[in-house]
Amino acid sequence: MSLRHALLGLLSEHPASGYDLLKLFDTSLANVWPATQSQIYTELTKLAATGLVAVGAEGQRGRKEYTLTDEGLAELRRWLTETTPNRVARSEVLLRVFFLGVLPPDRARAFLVELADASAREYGRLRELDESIPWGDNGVSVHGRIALEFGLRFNAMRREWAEWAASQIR
Amino acid sequence: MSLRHALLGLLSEHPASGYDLLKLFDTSLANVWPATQSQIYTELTKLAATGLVAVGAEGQRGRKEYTLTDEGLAELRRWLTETTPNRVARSEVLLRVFFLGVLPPDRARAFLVELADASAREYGRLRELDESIPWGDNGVSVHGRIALEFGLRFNAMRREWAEWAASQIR
DNA sequence: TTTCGACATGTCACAGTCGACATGTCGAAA
DNA sequence: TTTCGACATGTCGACTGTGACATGTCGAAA
Repeated sequence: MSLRHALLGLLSEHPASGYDLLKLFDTSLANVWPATQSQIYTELTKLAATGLVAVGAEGQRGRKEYTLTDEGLAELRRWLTETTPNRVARSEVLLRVFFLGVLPPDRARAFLVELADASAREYGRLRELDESIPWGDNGVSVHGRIALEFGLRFNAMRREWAEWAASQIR
Repeated sequence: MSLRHALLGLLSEHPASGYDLLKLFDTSLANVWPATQSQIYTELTKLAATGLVAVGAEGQRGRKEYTLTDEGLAELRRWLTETTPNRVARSEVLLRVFFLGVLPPDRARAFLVELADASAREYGRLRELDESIPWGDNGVSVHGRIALEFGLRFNAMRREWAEWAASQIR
């Protein structure tokens, strides 16, 4: 149940509404733990019911601001320290690479070349994002910077690998 | 619906029973597209009902051998060439890194060091696997080798990143 | 001859995810 | 003053994925 903890984590930085959180999921968490609007609102209601977050009074346009409670922070810390991350990682891209053998070589090569290009584009996008963020030196930003660096390195690695892979097909 | 295509892909190599496929999911596809026994058997039944695979007569101990049909191969090729891979990749490990800021620095550093170690172990495991497989030069093996190379590079990258990340926390 | 592990298939309930639908407010620009 | 886009929340049905349960066969070793 990582969605729950992703919400607690985001709320540990600032109080936020469901709408604010939705935008965060669409930007900073998009490549880490995507979530839909319906999931977020539903989970927030459950979280409030169990006391891990507190709801403020309704503001403009029905806005509800959620704040992490002490119990919520404790649960977030417990998750980080006492549970081991689920290491399953599904990758549809890699699954396709496995079965590229059923395609004629030029088609298979084209798939890998496109993947290399997409990785290069994503690398560029993250590089710009990185440069546009005024990284402070508070705790939160340090970890955000570290996660972004992962994206940068991942895409650089994937590009090189896809180029090498394309060269292996003859 | 990638499980369906993973099954078609595996069957494009050899005919197999549900049990055989289960073992393949637990070994070669474990880090790419994990699936449980119940999912596999259920999907195989559906696949047979839609004619993408054909079922042989029941063998020893109720064994049913599934074979890819021409329609199944066509569907596999269609999936590879006419649909774009879903690029969403959930990573619980990366999600945790995002929120390491709520932990004391030494705890956060320990998390990253453990991740670097796990990556190094996984790298070693894949290296052994790589060396134990007699890679032929038929089409299928080429792609399996390429996918394995991804795992190798990914773990090497992740190890370096985690070590760097640990050094960033002060 | 019994027992045990590998072989082999199937069902069920529950949790998680997704996309669509439904509804309404507010401020700014046309 | 209307219209439009951003703000804002909520529900529902369908599908996917997980783990437990249920059942049975076969061959080899104890």
